[in-house]
Amino acid sequence: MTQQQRTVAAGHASPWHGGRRRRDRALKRDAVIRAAARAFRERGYHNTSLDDIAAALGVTKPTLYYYVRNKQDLLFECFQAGLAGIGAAFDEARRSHGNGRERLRIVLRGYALAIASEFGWCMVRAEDQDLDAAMSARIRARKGEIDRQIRALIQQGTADGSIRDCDAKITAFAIAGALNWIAHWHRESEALAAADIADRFIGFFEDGLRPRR
Amino acid sequence: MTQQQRTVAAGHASPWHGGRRRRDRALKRDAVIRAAARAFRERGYHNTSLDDIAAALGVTKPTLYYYVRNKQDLLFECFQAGLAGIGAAFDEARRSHGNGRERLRIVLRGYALAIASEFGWCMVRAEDQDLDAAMSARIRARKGEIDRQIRALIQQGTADGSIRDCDAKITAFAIAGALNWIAHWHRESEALAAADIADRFIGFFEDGLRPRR
DNA sequence: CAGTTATCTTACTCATGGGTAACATCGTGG
DNA sequence: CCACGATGTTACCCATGAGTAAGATAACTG
Repeated sequence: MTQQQRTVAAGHASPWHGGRRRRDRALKRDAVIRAAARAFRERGYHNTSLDDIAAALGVTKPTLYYYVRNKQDLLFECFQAGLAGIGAAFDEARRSHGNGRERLRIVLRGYALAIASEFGWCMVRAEDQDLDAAMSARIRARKGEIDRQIRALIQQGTADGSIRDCDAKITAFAIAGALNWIAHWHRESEALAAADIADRFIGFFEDGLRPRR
Repeated sequence: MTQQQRTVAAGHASPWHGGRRRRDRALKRDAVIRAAARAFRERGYHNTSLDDIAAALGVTKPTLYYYVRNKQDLLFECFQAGLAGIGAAFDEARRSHGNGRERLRIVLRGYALAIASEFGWCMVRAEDQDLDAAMSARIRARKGEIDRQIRALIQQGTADGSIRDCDAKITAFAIAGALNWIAHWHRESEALAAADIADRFIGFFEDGLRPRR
């Protein structure tokens, strides 16, 4: 079985397959990041070598450096890729004219889907420990911003009566923690699809947060 | 500043300090495991070298091998050390004659304290990725057992009416996830003490789980 | 106090893997 | 169709860190 056959068998097309060498930098860079995300999730950041990632794409290690500065950067890009979905969910929530609880639901759904995606593991694990000061500061800033916005939605909900009285800080931590944890156990092969998991978790928290009549 | 002064300044006495070499294998082994747990939590498993751990104790690397088989084993022992607290909480819950919700509270309190302890990070992160098949299987078994017992308490609670109707599996996942997540952000320097955090999280979930009147 | 054992150190080995240099090759625009 | 820039490759360097071997030294034991 060739490398190409193996990669394809895993269900992940590589832009390097198919005879002709093509010039499509953006597409290839994307493929590199996705391959890295999958490998990191599967085996962990430190147990994944750049050779592994390159092999999964049917390419050699130095090629990766043509698309990415270094290994750290790769992890950071995986983080950013996952972030997009969350940003979109916040936008959607802002556009909707629902009450706090409904807006929170929209955000949490996007959040849960992002965490269950191939980038989820990287988003959750990309932290101080493996990154230099600059990158780790950027990540902390982004995560802090998300936390802040979730708290704001919770407070809006308690203000408009759609969420029961609660400590916004603890509530946000608890919900985000529970959702983040999904990245630790969810695999694509799982019985439950990502959307299913998201809905159930959200259902659980919504029931818990709805005010007592 | 000597190594001893540094270690002491960090608030962690080492059995190797204090002139005379003493024979106290159990105590020293314990110190090794605690030092490892702190270092892993601080910098991560892969970013911590055995030299680091040894230095924190004022000792050289080969000495560690006198107390522990290898690095994996060290991580595994950290996991087990943290487990003790959880086991005790389950025992206490069994002895108590409260309803499901009250028993769950006892367990969750012990669980949260264990996660917030110095071993919490290791408990949460000790997984397949960094351990060989045998150890990883043992850890998965222990974690599965905990999950099973938490679900049982939830079901008991819904049966006796102390917990609202809910999917026990999702509920257990959500609660355990939220508590596990504490290990990712809690540090001893934190404004909130561990017991405080535990109580607030439990309060949050209890309010959410209490049945509607 | 002498021999024995537990404990610890110095001084290594060796595999791994991130990163780079220099060269080969493909595609495309003039 | 050819020269030049965009892609990739082979072959390397080198720091790090897990683990070991063999010897030193301190604490017990008789």
